[in-house]
Amino acid sequence: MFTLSEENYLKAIYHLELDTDGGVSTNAIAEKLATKASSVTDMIKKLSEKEVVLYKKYKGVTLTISGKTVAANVVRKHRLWEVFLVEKLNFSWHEVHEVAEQLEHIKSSKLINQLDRFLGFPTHDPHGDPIPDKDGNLKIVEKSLLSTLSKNESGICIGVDDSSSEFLQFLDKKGITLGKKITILDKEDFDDSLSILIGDKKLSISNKIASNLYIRAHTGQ
Amino acid sequence: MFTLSEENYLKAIYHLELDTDGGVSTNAIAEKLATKASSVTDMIKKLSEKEVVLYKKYKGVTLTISGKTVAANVVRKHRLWEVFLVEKLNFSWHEVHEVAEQLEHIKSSKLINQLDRFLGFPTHDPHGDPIPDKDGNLKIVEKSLLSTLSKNESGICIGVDDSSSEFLQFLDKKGITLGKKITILDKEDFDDSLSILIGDKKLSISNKIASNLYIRAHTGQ
DNA sequence: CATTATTTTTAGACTTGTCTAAAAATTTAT
DNA sequence: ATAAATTTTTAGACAAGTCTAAAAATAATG
Repeated sequence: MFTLSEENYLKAIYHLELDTDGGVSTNAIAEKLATKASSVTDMIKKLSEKEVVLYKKYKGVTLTISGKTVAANVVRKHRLWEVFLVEKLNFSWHEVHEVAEQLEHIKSSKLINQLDRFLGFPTHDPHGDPIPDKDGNLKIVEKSLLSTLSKNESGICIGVDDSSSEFLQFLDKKGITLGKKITILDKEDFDDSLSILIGDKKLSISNKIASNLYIRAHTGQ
Repeated sequence: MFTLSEENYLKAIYHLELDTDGGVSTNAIAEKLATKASSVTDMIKKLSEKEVVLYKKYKGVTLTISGKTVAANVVRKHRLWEVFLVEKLNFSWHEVHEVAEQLEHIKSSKLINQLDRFLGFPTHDPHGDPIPDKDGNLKIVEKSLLSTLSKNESGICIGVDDSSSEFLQFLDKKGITLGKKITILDKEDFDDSLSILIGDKKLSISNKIASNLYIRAHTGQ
C-alpha cells in the first residue's frame, strides 16, 4: 500500500517520463511537486526500496513495471473522477482538477470499478486526456495541434495541451469544447493567427491558442 | 482548515456527546478511535487551542459551537457519500462505511452541495441515520425499537442501532430493508422472540435482532 | 478517611515527510 | 582539461501524530 505522498511522487514521475528520454531528474520532480530537491532524494530512496522506481545516484529515476501500474491507477482514478464531476455534478472543466487531486487517493477497487461502469466506461477525461484501463494501458489516439492544419482542413477538438484554468475558461467563453468540429477557413501569414469555423460560428484565434488545442483528423464529412 | 486527524477526533467527540451527559472522557475517545489515551490528550490540547473544544484537565471535553459545525459537516459528507455508494454505485449497506470514511475528508463545498442535489437532497443515509444540513442541523424523527412494539402493532423500518457488517448482512439475507413495513404477529414470552410480517413474508426473529431495529410509528394503514 | 484502583496527563522517543545549508558529483564553458 | 556553474546528495533540524512508561489526579472501597 502507498501513502498519499508516495502516490503523488509516482504520478509526477509517470507524467514526466512521458516527455523525457532516459531517467527523470530530481529537479524536474521537485519542480512538478513544488518541493525541494532534497526532499525528492529522500522519497526516491524510499520508493526505490519498495521497488517501484529504479534509481542510480545522480542519474535520475525510472518507474519499474509495478511502479508504472500504481501510477497509472492513480491517473485512472483522477480522470474518472473528473468525468464524474463534469458529467454528473455540473462542474466546468477548469474546476475539476483540484477536487480530483483529492479523490484520486481514495482506496477502494470496488469504488473505482463501479464508478467506471456508472459513467459508461469513458475513454477520455474532460480535457481529452485518455483514461488508463485497469491494467494501466492507454488507448492512443492520433492527435495533432490545430496550428499544424492547413487551410480548408478540419478536425474534431479532442483535447488541450495547456490545461490551466485561465485557458479553459477562455475556451468556454469562445464556445470551444471537446467533440466540436473545427475547420480552418484562413491562415494569416502576418501573425499566424487563424480564422476558423466552429459549429456555425466564425472565429479568429491567435497562434498561441491554436498551439494548445489538439485535433483528431476528421475523415469523411 | 482541519487535518484528517483533527476531523476524525471532532467526529468521534460529536458522536460520543450524543449519548453522554457532561464532557466526553479521554478514554472514551481513545477507544472509539482505537488509539491511546495519551495521544488523545495531545490532540485535545491542539483542538482546544483552535477553540473547537472546551477542555478542563481531567474533566473531559465538549464541542464548541464551531467545533460542532465542523463535526456535523464531516458527518454530513460521510452520510451523503453513503447514499451515493448505495443508490448510484450499487454498494450494499454493509460495504459503504469504510469507503465513506475516506470520502468524508474531501474538501470542496461545491462538491458536497452538488452531490446533495444530484442525490435529490436525501434526509437519511442507507442505515437510516439522519443527514445534517449545511448548518449542521438534523431532522429528528420519532423512532422506537422494534422490540418495544406490542402484538398487532406495526411500523416502518427506518434504521439500525448496531451497524456492524455482520448484522447488516444478516438483515439483507432476511429481506429486512429500510422503508419496509413490519407488523408484530406474536410475541413469545419464553425468550422474547417475535413473529413478524414483513412485506408478505412471515418471519421469526430473536429479541436481540428486534432490539437493534428502529421503527417509525405507522399511522394510517 | 486512608488506601487501592482507575483515569488522565506528562515526559521522552519514534516515524513520516519536509526543510535549510553545506558537501559532493556532474555538466558546461572557456 | 581545468575552472565555473549546476545538479544532486548528505547531514541535521523541525512539525505532526503517535507510542510507552511513569507520574499525578480523581474515583472507588473498605
